[in-house]
Amino acid sequence: MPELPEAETISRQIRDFVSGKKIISTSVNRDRAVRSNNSAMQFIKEVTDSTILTSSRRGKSILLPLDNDKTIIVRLGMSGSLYLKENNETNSADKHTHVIFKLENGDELHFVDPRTFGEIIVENGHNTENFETFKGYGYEPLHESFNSSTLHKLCKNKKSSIEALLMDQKNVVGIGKIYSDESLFLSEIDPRRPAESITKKEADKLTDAIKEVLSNSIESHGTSGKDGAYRDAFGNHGTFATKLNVYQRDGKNCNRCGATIEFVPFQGRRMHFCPKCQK
DNA sequence: AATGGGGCCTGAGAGC
DNA sequence: TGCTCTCAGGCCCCAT
Repeated sequence: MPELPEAETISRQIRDFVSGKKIISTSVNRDRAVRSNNSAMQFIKEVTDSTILTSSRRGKSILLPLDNDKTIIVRLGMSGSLYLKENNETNSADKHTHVIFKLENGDELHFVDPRTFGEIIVENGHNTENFETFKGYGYEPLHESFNSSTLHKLCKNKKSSIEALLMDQKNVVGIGKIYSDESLFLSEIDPRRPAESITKKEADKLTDAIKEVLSNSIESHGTSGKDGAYRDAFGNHGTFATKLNVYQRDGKNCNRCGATIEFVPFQGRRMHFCPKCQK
């Protein structure tokens, strides 16, 4: 499940390969992959023959600003990725390769997404604050503007669980199941607790935990879970799965106290946590 | 306004 | 072995 670290990893990996390169052709194999654009034809027209300036990230999306004052936004959904196919590689597009950008030097950028929750959108301009796609988006958790005071304020009067709050992109962007479970473990907070019950002290710990978990995962090129679905731009697995404490570790022993990690349903989702460490 | 729940979608894994 | 069923998850939309 690509979240912030996975999107950041891919964005960094492709940067040198796409910066300053012109898209000489675009093919869409599955219209659903560009469903928010008027049509696949319109999408192709808007991006082809323009030059990619660089690659960056907002939340769980990868951004490719173009020299025609438009920006390609790649939302990875839950199984999406961007693969870099270098010039000398044979065309290895499979049935889940929905969009292919061919660059002027022969390299290709493939949007692959088996579960098709992801999509590619084109927005006008380069300023993410003006993008309809990101309307209502919250703090970038690795930015200095996200600190314990901002988190504590977000929690105020919120009846829903702290895990639901962290996963809602309107509060903080880029955090999904993996990193909310892991951050709450590190800060010793029960994910089911109402957000409003989080004290300032706990907000301090949780903020540090979020930044630490995300940064460490970026260093490991992200998390490839049990199904191994996630792969980076070079087709490799991320290695953060070996450092997980609770996510997909239900039934195993807690690395800290030895208790059995639980995976229990709560308000329409299931949460991994240590019943002894997390209060 | 805030919150909860259903649906989209496919592949992996469980159960028979 | 091979079929069917359930589940995972981000994110949108709708009901309350």
